[in-house]
Amino acid sequence: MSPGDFCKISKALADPQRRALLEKIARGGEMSCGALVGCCPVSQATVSHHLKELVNAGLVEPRKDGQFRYYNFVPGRIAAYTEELARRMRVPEPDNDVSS
Amino acid sequence: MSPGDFCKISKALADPQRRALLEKIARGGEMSCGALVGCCPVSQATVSHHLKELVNAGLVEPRKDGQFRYYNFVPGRIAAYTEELARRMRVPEPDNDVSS
DNA sequence: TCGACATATAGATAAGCATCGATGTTGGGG
DNA sequence: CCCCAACATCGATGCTTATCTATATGTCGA
Repeated sequence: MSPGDFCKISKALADPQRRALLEKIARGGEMSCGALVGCCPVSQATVSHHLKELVNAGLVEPRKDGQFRYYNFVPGRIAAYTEELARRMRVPEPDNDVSS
Repeated sequence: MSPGDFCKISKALADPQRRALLEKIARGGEMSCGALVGCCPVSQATVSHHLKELVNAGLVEPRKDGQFRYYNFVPGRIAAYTEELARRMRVPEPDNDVSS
């Protein structure tokens, strides 16, 4: 995972409304933009903007169906993020039992 | 972990310079402000500001020693963050093999 | 006590971003 | 063919923030 991707995901998670939308999608399965408007105190334009950011971060994927556009959660993306985080913050054990 | 704390940690991780400082501390053990200045292309004031944010997010802890102030990594904080993230994004399995 | 050093804080500036109303775009139904 | 519904985009606005220089605070050594 590139530093840019890591940064984008962190930023995507940093906004409360956007995180709420992501949780909604993760827990409720694929949802349309209209279904998400109304369960959050923001306008349709803002929901659409947040969904775009979530797609850009790779956290959700859009699926077109007629007039509607459904958004799906991408679980592997979150997993990759947490793994990358753990890897970055790991204190390196200098040289273990391999050569000793 | 409160939603506010979760948000603060996400924000703290979202800035590249701040994340670099955190990694440096995580991997290099406790470090002073002056030691961190010079390994990042930002001024001393900016490093001090970022350290304050990292402390506020609970990711590092300061330790005073004379003129110096050393910053320590708090591994449990990152662990709590990733666990909270996994918990929030978990799709609830409705009712599994228990009743079937 | 005085000066040098480490760090924090103040104040300013520019960029980023969340949000909105209005409008554009696309697809379905009559 | 026309209108409506769903969604995206535009342009503006106010707030947050990353960054700097300059200065304050605190600590050590002489």
